[in-house]
Amino acid sequence: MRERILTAASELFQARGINATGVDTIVAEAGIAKMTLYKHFRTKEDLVLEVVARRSRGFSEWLAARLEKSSSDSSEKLRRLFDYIEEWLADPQCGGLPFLKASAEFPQQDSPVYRLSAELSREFRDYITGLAREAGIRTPEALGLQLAMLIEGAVLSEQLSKDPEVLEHARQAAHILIESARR
Amino acid sequence: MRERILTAASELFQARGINATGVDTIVAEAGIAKMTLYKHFRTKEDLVLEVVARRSRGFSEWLAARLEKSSSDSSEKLRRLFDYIEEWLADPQCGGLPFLKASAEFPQQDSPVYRLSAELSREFRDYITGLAREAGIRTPEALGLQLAMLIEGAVLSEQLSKDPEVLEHARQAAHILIESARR
DNA sequence: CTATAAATATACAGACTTGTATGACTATGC
DNA sequence: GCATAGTCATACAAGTCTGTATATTTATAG
Repeated sequence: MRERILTAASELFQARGINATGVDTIVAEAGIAKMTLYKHFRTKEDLVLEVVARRSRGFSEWLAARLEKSSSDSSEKLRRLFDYIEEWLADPQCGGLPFLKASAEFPQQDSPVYRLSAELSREFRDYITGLAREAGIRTPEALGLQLAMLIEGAVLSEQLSKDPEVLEHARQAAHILIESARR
Repeated sequence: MRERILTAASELFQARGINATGVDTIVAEAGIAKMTLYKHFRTKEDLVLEVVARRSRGFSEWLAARLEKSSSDSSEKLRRLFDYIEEWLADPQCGGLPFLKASAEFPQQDSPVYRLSAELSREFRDYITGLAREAGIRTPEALGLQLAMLIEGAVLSEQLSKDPEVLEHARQAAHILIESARR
């Protein structure tokens, strides 16, 4: 039941935006009664927090699994990062990086959604930094941050322009930054 | 009058988000009557479109003027890009790249706001590409896109983490990409 | 001074928002 | 068979949203 609510909310938030999606719409899409939603989630904000956290960590886990499965070499993982970002973006309902969209809709720093977004952004950056560290980069924090920024920019640019060149040049930039950090 | 409305709306959209800001709040902040707003703008969407376009082009013009004033050498301009991005971000009410926030709040591709955001994103990228071209880079489209992505990611990361290292490492990444494109 | 235009306050319509209250229905465990 | 817990539909409260209607006041131009 919780799952059905979270799935419906996730799809609607992605398609229409969070603030533009009413509780009634979520309820209708999930095919449940409104009371059921409010028995599983105290407020809409609680639901938003859980959806954003799930989508964000879901992406990180998907990426980690994809990297793990394809190659055991740590350096190779770093190099393949943008191949899997591209694969993920090809899914028409991937919806971009959840914590970026959420922070844009909740820009007030004392908002719980904003704070969660900041935390998820940090988690994502730390994950990339971890990859850089395993690959033996001497300055993993620097490269991790740089690649994370590049990924964020690439995802946004790709969503806004649908130009296949975007990912191609992002990958190229990543390779240059990795190569530069390696020596 | 128009100016006062646009200024008030701009500040409120930046502080609270677009969808979260009602027309009544804009009217109160501008200190005018609601009818006055609706005589200058047919709908709230029209107002949103004008605010987003103004903020975005305002930033581009500010950046261009800053680059023009500080240095006449085209290569130097490219190198100094992130110095001025940093200066702009230091302003507590800069509010990030307007077209990114707007596209996050209006994700539907047939929405006028989304379409405008895509256009502004393209304009911004083209401006950076122009800088690269003037600087004699052989592949200005590639570098322009890469730097634009990096800027977008850097602005978002900086807004979410307030870590001074973000801009430092973004600048470093930009220098590496420029150097690599130059040879 | 007067005529025209713009800005004002107040009120309102109608739709939408989150969250709750109520009572009936259904499925599971014993 | 029966109790308990979860889900259901419906209605509602109280507030907000965009946009309009109306009538009054202010400011500008000739």
